[in-house]
Amino acid sequence: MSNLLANLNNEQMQAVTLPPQHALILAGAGSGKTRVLTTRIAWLIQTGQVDPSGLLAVTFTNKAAKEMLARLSAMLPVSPRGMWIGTFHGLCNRLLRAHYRDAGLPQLFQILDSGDQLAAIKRLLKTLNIDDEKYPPRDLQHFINGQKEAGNRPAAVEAWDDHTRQRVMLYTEYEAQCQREGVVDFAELLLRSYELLERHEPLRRHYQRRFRHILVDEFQDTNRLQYRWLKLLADDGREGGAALFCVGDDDQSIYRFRGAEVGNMRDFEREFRVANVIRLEQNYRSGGNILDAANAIIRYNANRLGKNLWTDQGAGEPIRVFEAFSDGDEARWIVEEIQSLVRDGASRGEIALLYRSNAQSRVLEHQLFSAGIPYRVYGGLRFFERQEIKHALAYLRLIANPDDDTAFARVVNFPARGIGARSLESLQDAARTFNTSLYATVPHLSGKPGTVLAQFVRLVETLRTETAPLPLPELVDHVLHGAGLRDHYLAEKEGRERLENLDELLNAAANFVAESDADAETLKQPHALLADFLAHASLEAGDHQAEQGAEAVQLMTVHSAKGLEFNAVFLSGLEEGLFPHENSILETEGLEEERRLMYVAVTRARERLYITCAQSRMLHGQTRYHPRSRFLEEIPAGLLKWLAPPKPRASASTSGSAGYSSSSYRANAAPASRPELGGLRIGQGVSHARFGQGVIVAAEGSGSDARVQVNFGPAGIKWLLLGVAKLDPI
DNA sequence: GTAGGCACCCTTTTT
DNA sequence: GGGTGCCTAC
Repeated sequence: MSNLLANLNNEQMQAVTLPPQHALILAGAGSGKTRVLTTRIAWLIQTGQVDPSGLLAVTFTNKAAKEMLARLSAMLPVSPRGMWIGTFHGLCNRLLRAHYRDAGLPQLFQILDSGDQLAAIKRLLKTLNIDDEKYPPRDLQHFINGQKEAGNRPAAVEAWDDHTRQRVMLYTEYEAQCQREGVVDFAELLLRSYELLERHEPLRRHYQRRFRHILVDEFQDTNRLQYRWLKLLADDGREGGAALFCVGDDDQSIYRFRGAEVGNMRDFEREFRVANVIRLEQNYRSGGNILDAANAIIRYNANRLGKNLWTDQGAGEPIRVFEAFSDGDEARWIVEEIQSLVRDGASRGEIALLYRSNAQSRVLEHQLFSAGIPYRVYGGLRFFERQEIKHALAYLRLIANPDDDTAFARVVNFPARGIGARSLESLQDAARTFNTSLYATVPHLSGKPGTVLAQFVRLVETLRTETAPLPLPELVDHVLHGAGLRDHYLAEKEGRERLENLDELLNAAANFVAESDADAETLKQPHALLADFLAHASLEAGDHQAEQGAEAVQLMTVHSAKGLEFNAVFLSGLEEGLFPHENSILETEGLEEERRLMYVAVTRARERLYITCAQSRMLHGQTRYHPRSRFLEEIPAGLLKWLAPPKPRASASTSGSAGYSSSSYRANAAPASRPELGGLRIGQGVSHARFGQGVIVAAEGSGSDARVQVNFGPAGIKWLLLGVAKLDPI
């Protein structure tokens, strides 16, 4: 046990060995957060304070859950079996599977991912004949998820206007459709299991008694419903409930846009009367200059819980800054700098290239590719979201649950079997009349569509019977063949990669069986494991996050870099409108989230941090001119080392030259290529008689063609001709 | 019923 | 600039 606690600093030690009381650990970037969390669990088990089955640990991603489990297994002599560990959604899924009857769900309910959910909503609008211009499916999806995350069923939504009333009606219809089809979306997983616990007292008591310690990672990223779910399980903070141990960093909360609620941290502290608030501020990752920059930036945010990172490792290297003429020059410069780093012995896998939005990766990739530097892009299309995988999964879902209309609609005519939009429409009409699923409606249909559709149903029936006795991997393989997917992609010119992915699906199934701890009883049940596998596929988009540590430069958005660290980090596109993003700069809340994002970005670097920006950039097919990001100005000049400023018509040969101080450089920075804005500049606030107040986000053209793009917030983003529109600076 | 052409739309992302 | 989704022509 002394081993376990060795090398912890005071605060870490304090956090790990707290008595069983509620605690909030404010863990700064690089302060050993994961270590504290896992050591706490190991310590609780090893000192005999709690049996593994009395532990519940919640993480933000599946990857984090796996990592924690791996670390725990290494720390403890015995595997922590019986402990519940996973994401909120994973844990809720587990709960609902175990108590599906009480939750009012079919045993083999399916999970809709975001894409499936959107498709289901579109289908709903179509059957109800709703104008999707007036009710854009995406907005509706957002609305429904938002209501569910607020814990609101349709009846609980306050609607004061017709538009909202109509959306509530659609929410009701959507719920009915999901219930009919036996499917559950992500938000529903949470809400349903919350209601399950809330309404079934014996069940709630059972879990409340069982879990003595609940530990939550990335607490700043939880939403309202997740917090209420925790409160329910922890017995609302009363005596005798579980001890809630929450670890988070309000300064790294970057998911407000999808419902994360930093306020949960304050609420937790208040509602649970948390006596133990421990700050982990010693940083073991970055040099002093980098930390000073991070601290300086985040200080511009109001309403923080307050924290200041420090290190005893010295100042380290200055932050290198480079301003390029164009996005192309910026990319070229970065690539040259990478080459020189690699020449000096740096490992490519330890170099990261970060950007605010995915669209920025293309230019960078282009330059890396031309230079022959291996690189890996994170994000993008995930394995289980690929078209061919979704098709295969849809067949599997139909086998597990024929009433799954989303799956039915996806593959009824794939591969093409002559079932067009018209046949499908009449089927949908009939389904509405009979109030049955598409699948169940087919026998009611007559005529030619009825015949072809009946053939499809027979195909699925055959597949179901034939696969019932098969182990999972063989089952999947059989379906791939039987459904004609293999033949289809075999015939397609570009089908090779898709075939490889289908093979990969077989591997995934085999791995899933190998890792599953399903007992023999479950295995005997036809298709039981199939449902588990499908849930796994929905919940885990697949870590195509590729092999770690390979010798390739790592490209990713700042969001996906959270939790990672690299020896050298290039932070590109530090321009107003891009970072901070133009959609965020009108609201304080939005701007502060951008600033936290910047804070996350800066603290990814261990030794060396580069920040770059470009004076002109191709965006959405047009050249835009952005000034430097305000975040760059928020870093004390003394921490920065400006590298060669761009000369007019500069070629790419600019690497490694003398540092310019930021102030002297700024004095002669105004580039001739900027359009004349008649006294206005990008980032400036303006007011317009009709649209109200806004911010200039872009400009193009010159003379009588000169126009600016202004973000008027609620009034939208407009292009205005300077010669015509009357804009007053504010 | 399907293939190709043309508007249209563009944050961030995990579950 | 590039992907998606709708519409028209076969």
